[in-house]
Amino acid sequence: MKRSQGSTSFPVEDYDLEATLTSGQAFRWESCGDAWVAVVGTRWVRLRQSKGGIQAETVGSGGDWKWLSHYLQVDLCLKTVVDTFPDDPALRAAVVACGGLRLLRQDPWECLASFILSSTKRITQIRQIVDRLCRQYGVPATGTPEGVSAFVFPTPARLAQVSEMELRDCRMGFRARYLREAAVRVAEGSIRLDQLHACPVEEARRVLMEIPGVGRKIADCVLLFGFGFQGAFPIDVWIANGLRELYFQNQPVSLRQLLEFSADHFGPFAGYAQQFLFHYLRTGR
DNA sequence: GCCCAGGTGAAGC
DNA sequence: GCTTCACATGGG
Repeated sequence: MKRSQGSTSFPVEDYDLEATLTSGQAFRWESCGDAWVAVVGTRWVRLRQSKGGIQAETVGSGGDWKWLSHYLQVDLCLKTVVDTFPDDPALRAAVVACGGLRLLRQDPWECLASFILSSTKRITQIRQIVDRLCRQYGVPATGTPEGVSAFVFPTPARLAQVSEMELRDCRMGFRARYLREAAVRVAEGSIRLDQLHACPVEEARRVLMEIPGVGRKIADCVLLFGFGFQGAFPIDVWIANGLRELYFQNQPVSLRQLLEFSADHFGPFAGYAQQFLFHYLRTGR
């Protein structure tokens, strides 16, 4: 049986697909020749950078691509974001080096779970753990070409049924207890992720940080990459050391001071500034 | 073989 | 409040 192939194209300026998909905000994208392949939500998709934007393919999408345009944030004008940045040498260099870097808008649960798994792991290892988790506990994705298998990120309800020991078989170590607890709380409704969109960012952060294994940094990642709070500014070791070097002459500035600095220096799109700096620090120099 | 990773929580000052 | 340490695992 032959299914109809679905493809579309998003015209968009200033969108560097590779930088965006490899900048440590999402962990499921795989390079496939000149294309990028992943499961977004419940659907398999293949993307290519094209002249005036991004080409997308899936199977049988029915012509509605809202799920993907929202994920990719193709309607956002990057220039208006960059124009809000403070004019300092470090950020200027990062923007020049990483032009077209974007923030994705990911599913909050997948984002939360992925970043719970991220602590003291390299990005390549996070990707491996997430891949094993999806293969083991995710249902098959829709929209896959014939002969391709791909799996949806497992739901909280599914992971809540899985024992800590079973989760450890995905090689996530001590993070298994945290992931399981997060899944249980979301599945049973004691944490309502769907209500956090409407909260002030401080309140949403407080709720996320009630989950064991979720501290300030992971909470800020979820706020930024999952909920779209553009002011959230996750400070990991790269950003912390980068800020100390670029803004404080390598003085031993405390994390608390860095948080205060980031909160009033980078403006309403601080999260974007953070992503530019992160990618710049890791790859751009 | 050693080092360290998009951290967090608990325990010690 | 700040510092130190354990926590699993494996790629470089």
